[in-house]
Amino acid sequence: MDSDPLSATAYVILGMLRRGPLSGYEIKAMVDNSTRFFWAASYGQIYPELRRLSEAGLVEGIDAPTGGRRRTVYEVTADGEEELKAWLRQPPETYEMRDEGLLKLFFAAALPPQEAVEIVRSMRHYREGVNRRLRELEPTKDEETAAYPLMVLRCGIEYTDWFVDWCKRTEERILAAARPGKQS
Amino acid sequence: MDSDPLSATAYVILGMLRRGPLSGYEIKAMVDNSTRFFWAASYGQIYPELRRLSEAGLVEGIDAPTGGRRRTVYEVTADGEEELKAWLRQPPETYEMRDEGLLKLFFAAALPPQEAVEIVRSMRHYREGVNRRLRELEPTKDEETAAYPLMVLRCGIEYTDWFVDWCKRTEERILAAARPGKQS
DNA sequence: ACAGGCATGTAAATAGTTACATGATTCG
DNA sequence: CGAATCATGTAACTATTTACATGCCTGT
Repeated sequence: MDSDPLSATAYVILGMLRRGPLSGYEIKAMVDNSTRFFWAASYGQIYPELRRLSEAGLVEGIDAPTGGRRRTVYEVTADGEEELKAWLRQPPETYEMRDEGLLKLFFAAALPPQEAVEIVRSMRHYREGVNRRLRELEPTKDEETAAYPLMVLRCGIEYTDWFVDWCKRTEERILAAARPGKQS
Repeated sequence: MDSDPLSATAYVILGMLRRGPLSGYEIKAMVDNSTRFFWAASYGQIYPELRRLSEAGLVEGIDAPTGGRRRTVYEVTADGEEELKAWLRQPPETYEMRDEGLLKLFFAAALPPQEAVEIVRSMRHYREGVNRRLRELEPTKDEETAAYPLMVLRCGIEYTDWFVDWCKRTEERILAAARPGKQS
């Protein structure tokens, strides 16, 4: 009865729709200011996936034009809800990180310390930017209706706080090692 | 004169080769117990990339059979070294994270708290495992010859320490919110 | 003899991004 | 009117993983 396993994008969609009907465009917008930091989705994934979910009976599309502009909003069906819960009950499998800054730092012995420290500074600037954006998002969530999204958001804030701090300490350490006049 | 920009895998190879000649197989093994946690590479990337780098004159392959078993080790050329340094001087661009645990937690309102907390427990177990493996790696590096790889390794240890702690606190919070008898 | 590790490589599948095409609506 | 935004979708590209094929060498 059940066909191929669903993609992760499928569950992002089911999860987003659970709180109310949304168009593909709105799903994309929601992803972009919430899960994007640990799970992104592009139109190229969302629209084909909505079609598949619809064919599998896990969501239902409803015509909801705005004026003369065609628009379809989707709702999760009972089957879709069950599918989402079944997925949530499975232990998570994907934990990936691709950090070009850490990769460069790993090979930084090829540069003098004054240049190596620039790598860590770049890493810090990036995390500081993310931190700011996450903190701006924080007041838009309220504890009552979105407790879990708020936990996840605070995880991101704490994470970037920690990372910025690590960068500062690492910058210090690189410069301290350089000062005695040891040319790397 | 210079052709297409090199892939990130190309720089992983150049960086690994900088400390001495290695075969493709050895590069893969090195990646697997060092950069893998923030930058992986598979045979399907390494071998074709070695060929391209060789054709571009950035590495040089040397026949180095072990007995009758064919084997090629590669060395970085002067051009390759310059290419690596030029890349290291560019600010890093890729900072990606895909964490299925955070995604599930984000949607955890679909489950009762007793099941939601299991998501965080899984996340914690995973990071605890990574933390253990990283700590095992630590004594194999010595400060003198591998200062930057050691910094990166300690970053991983600190990161997983922080994450495990966040999980513990979050588990507590979910259970505390459940105890007053609020059925989510 | 055979298992496991060393060693090189490719084919196919999967995932994901980017860029584009199309067209309507709203706001200044 | 023009720009931005709403809205849907696809094609092409890039990246990456997985699985497999091949074959030698070492230790039991």
